[in-house]
Amino acid sequence: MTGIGKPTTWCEWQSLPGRWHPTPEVLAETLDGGQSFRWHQTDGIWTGVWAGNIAQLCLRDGALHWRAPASLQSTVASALPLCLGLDRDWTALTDSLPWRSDAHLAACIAAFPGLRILRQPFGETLLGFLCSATKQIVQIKQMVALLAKKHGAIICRAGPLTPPSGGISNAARQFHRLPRWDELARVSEKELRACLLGFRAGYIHRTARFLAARPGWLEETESLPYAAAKARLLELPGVGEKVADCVLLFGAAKLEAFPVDTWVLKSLARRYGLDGWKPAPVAHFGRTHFGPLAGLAQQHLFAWERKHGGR
DNA sequence: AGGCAGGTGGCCA
DNA sequence: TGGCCACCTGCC
Repeated sequence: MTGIGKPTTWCEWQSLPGRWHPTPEVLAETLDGGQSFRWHQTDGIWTGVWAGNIAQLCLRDGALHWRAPASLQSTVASALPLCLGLDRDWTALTDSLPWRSDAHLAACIAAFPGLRILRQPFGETLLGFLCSATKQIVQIKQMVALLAKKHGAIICRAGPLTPPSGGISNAARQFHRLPRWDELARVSEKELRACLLGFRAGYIHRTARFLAARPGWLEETESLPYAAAKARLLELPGVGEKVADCVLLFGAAKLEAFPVDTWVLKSLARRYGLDGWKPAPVAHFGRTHFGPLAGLAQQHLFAWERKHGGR
């Protein structure tokens, strides 16, 4: 648990309970397609950090396997299934989307079968998406990594990422968790800017101060139904419609949230004839057209657009 | 080399 | 309400 002393070793690879058999592409799109900014892939192994958890994932013969630093094994074993949405039947959820009457949605689903929505810590999701304004995923990941490295507590040190025979990196690596909001409230805006945040530093600084003055506010928000939770998130500086919906979709599993970003705007403009529509009416169209699981549909449209973008 | 990027907030009519 | 524009700065 502490950052000093001998690095812990990784436990043995174990098969993941549940019935998710994603292709490498679907796994990548789920972990690194803009929902989360703390999963990184090296040599076919995905490493993810959330709250105090560290896990690695890999595909072997089409089956998903995981391991964790030995000292964290039991906590990760219980946290990982929820994080990956293994508690829900995504086949059934996806099947209930209106793909039978929507050929484009059907194509998007077929392109990424089994794509799912992650369930990440609420506060960390808020932090990630406060960084996201007019930035691409690579850059958001850099910001978040710097925030963790400079302002987040060390979770543990773990041994080589790859087996010794792999020869890529045998150095033990330190893993930091993201700073909590009460910790961020003590970081100056200037220090935040040093994490490549630019004008987003102000959003994070002011949001941190807001939250620090209201203990329990964030937890309470997470527990509210979608509409009420969204209204509260919109009170935060730097949180608009799009960020609020992302936080609720990826950090609270509210599948009715329908974030409208430039990709989804383009997708609906071209595929659904909504040229020239503004984000607000597009969001309304999305919620009514795709129904109560609109957020899941959105993720498929988003993935398709990223893959085929520009055509 | 310079424009652009998973938006938001604050101005104007 | 609706449309612009500044806001930072590292990447492609």
